Formats: sequence, structure tokens, C-alpha cells
Amino acid sequence: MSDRREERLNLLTEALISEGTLHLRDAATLCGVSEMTIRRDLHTCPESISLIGGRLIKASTQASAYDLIEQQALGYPAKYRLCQRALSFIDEGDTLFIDCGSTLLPLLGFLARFKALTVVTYALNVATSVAGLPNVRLIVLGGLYYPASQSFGGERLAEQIRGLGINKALITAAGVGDDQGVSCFHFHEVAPKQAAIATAEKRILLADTRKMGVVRPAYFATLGDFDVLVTDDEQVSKRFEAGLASMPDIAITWP
Amino acid sequence: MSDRREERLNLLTEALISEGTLHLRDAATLCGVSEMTIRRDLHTCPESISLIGGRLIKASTQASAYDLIEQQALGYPAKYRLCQRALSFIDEGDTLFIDCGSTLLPLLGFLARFKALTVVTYALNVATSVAGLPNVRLIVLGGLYYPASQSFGGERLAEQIRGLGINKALITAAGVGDDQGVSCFHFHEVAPKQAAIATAEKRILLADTRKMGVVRPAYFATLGDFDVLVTDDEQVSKRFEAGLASMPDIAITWP
DNA sequence: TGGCGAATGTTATAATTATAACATTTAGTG
DNA sequence: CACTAAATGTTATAATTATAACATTCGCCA
Repeated sequence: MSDRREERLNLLTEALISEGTLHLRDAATLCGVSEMTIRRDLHTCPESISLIGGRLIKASTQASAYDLIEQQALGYPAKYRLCQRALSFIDEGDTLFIDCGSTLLPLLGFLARFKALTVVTYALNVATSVAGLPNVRLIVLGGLYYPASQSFGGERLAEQIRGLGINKALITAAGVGDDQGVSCFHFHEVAPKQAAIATAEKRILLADTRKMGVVRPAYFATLGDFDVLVTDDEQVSKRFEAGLASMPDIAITWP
Repeated sequence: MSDRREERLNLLTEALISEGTLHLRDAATLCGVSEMTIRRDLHTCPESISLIGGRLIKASTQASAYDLIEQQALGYPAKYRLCQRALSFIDEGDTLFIDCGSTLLPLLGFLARFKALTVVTYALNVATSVAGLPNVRLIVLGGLYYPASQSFGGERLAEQIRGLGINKALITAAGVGDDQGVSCFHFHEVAPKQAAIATAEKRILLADTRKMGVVRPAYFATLGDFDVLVTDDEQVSKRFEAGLASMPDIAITWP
């Protein structure tokens, strides 16, 4: 990449970090070049900055590109169905622990339906979304930021969780093994997840069918630790109804 | 507002909270109406959702509407000049405390120029921006979220700050009184600000000319507590050079 | 200095999005 | 049931944004 181009991209990146978004026209003026040049610059590195509707935005700012049309045409996709089911366990006035990951994001929108809730989270993306809900009190558990899971980690996390009156814990997992071991990708998530499970009155695990029979690096619980498993996996449902020991209630969602 | 319309807006708001953004076409499909109806819906409540370039976004997500053109034409506006000046006090490897408010946002973009930094903050908007900088280690001090200042408050904050090795504290103020008292709007900011001032090796206060001679509800320091005052106010500079007691170094920025 | 190629600017045209005007449907009411 | 008014849909047109083609400038090197 040419020197000039790189300089411009740096300048734009800097501006975007503080401004959030920038009109193509302003970007051109800022760099002292034509709009076409900015367009060409952005074409060379489509990863970091994207251009939508004449505006530059940080690529990472973009939400998941999931197409909401499915919601109506083919029924809600797994993620939405799981969250809708999980919603039925939430009551007015609850204090919810919301785990990191993308599984629970659709739930956050539904929280606008309540008059008063408290949300506790250690995930930055969850915090950002919940901050936009005027009816929800937000408590963020901070620490060192881990970009991979957009969440915070640290020794104080677990202790802080134990100090809160958490009503219901909504936990996500990357894997639910056949031995009932529940695992996730990142080790720093283990402590907060375990603390939330230990503290909460009701523990709800969400895991779609792709997570079943899978083991990830960090074990943090067994299925028996949960009160409810929300899943769309029919097989798991049958197996558990057949009478396996220490099994939670199963809340199945159908396609 | 009609019942149907309100329902649609609720549905869209929910979708936006989890998706972040939504194409007009998808929004129309989702609600089962025409795009024109969605446009009309949005016209009736322009506060909560805005439509740019065919995409719906949460209005609060929008960055400040400041026009970057000024940066070139009329020189950088105060905010940018202050941050550029503050930048000169930052060195490779520093651990920075970044205060809440909008004053320091332009600085965050400049941080991309360093190879390794650590940023400590209790502000959600700062955290969100810094999370996009791959070269910066981010530590967020969590707590109860205060929408008014987009920052967190709580008893543990100050204690946590004292436990960190903060190199330089960049502090913002809403008022710097003639009696040298430095104040801000919100009381929950006092504890973290004071803890950062007490812990940091170097304390840098940023205050543009509009803040001078102003007193806000919450006092948190006096000018003498700082090592550097970054300002664009010429009068203050002169007064302090005339030999007032307990005065920090003055870093003036010129228009 | 002349020429070459990359970078940038300019212009024309296509595609998309915004607005306005008018047509149709829907819900409610006497 | 017919009428009305609001809500919604449809279409045409304007404005904006995207793309492509070609012109110009700039820097470099023989």
C-alpha cells in the first residue's frame, strides 16, 4: 500500500475512533483529496473501515449481518427462538446475569418490554446494548478486556458477582459434552460463569443444537448445575427425559 | 400515535438493540408493511431511531454531529487542540487513566499511534472506542451505569483505581472556578477522579475556555492538585504566570 | 529533461435512496 | 350498509450515492 494512502487511512481511523462515523464528503475534505480517492482507499482495505450510505464506519462497529427477513419467512432462527423461550422465564423486577457471546443478544431487545429490570454483565457488547434501554438498570463487572469474547476478566469478578443479589443467571456455552460437561472457549470466562451459577436463584443454560456433543477448552459446569436448559435439540430432550441423573428441566424450542 | 405504529416501532427498537443496524427493506419485511410506512413511522418519532443511507440505527448510537471539516479549514476546534496538546505528554508504554465526558474522545484516536499502552477508564463510551484499538490494553472499572455521563459509579471504583499502577491521569472538568476549585456535574464521578489524582504519577487536567470561571455541583480537586493544565484560555495562562500559589504548569493551545 | 507509471481528479452513467402525490385499503360509525 | 377518515400502498420523480471510464497530475528515474 502506498505511503499516502496509509497515512489517509490512519487519519480516518483516528477520526472514526473519536467520531464514530464520518460522511464521505467530510472524510475527503479532512484528507484534502477527492471523494473518489477515499472510495479507492477503502476498497484496498475493506476489513477495517466500511462505507455504507455515504458514511464511513469502523467495520467492527457493524452488527452481525444476520438477515432479519428469516424471522418472518422461515420462522425465527435458532438464536431468536432460544431467546424467546428464555424470555418466558424472566419476570418483572428480576436481576439478571447476562453471559457473554452473541447467543443472548436477541434477548436484550425483548427486555424493553419490562418496566423495571436489573442486568449484570461482564460483556462489553451486552453492556453497550443494555445501556440503550432506559428501563433497565445496568451493572457492569469490569476488568481486563478480552477482545476475543468482548468481555472482561479478572480476579475481582467472581467476588463482585457474589456480592450481588442475582435472581436469574442466563448462561451461554460453546459446548455441552455427552458426559454432561459444559464448556466454553476462554478460561477467563470460567470464574464469572461459576460465580453466577453459584449465586443465582435460577440458572438457565442456553445451547442450540450445534453445541451438543461438543467439548471446548474450558469446562465450567455440568448440566446438573442448571435448573433449566433452553435448547432446540430434540435428541438431547429425549435422552434427558429417558431419565438421566442430575438433569435440569428442558425447555425445547421447535423450529 | 396509532397502536399499530407503536407496535412496529417497538419491534424495530427490539431488533435494533440486538442487531445494531437494520436495512429499511428488512425492517419493512419484518413488520410486514411497505418501506414507505416504515419511513413514515420514523418521521413521527425522529428521536429514537434514525434512518441514514437506507439503514435504521439507534439514534443514541450516532456519534456527535461535529463537522470534521473545521479541522482543516479553520484549524482544529478546541477539543482537538486540547487533545493534541495532551498527546504530547503521553509516552510509549504508559498506563493512562482516561476520564469520562466527550473532551477526551479525540485523544483516543491518536492512541493508535503508539505500539503499547494501557488505558484505564470508568466510562462506557471511552471503553467502546478503546476496545477498537488493537495496540491498547483496556481495563474497565465497572459498577452501576449512569446514563447521564455514560460512566460507572460505585464504592469499589476508587479502591480498584488505587490498586493499579497508573502512570498518567487525564482528567476532565465541567468547571474551574476563580478560587481554583475544579468541579464536575455528577457526584459519582468524584470518587474515581480523586482516586486517579491520588494514584497517578502525573496529573493532567483538560479544560477549555468555556469551563473557566464556572462552578458545577461536585467539587473534586483544586488546580494545585494537578501537574499540568491543558487549556486554550489565554487569560488563565496570564493569571497563573503572574505567580498565583499552587499552580500547575500551563500548557496553552493556540487557535 | 523527457518519459513512464502510479496516483488522483473529473465526468458521465448506473444504482440506490428520498420525497411527494395520488390510489387503495382498512377500521370505525351512524 | 354506506360513509368517512386515517392508515397504508403505489407510482413517479428528485436527490443522493456508487461505479466505471477517461483525463490529468505527480514523482521518479534514466
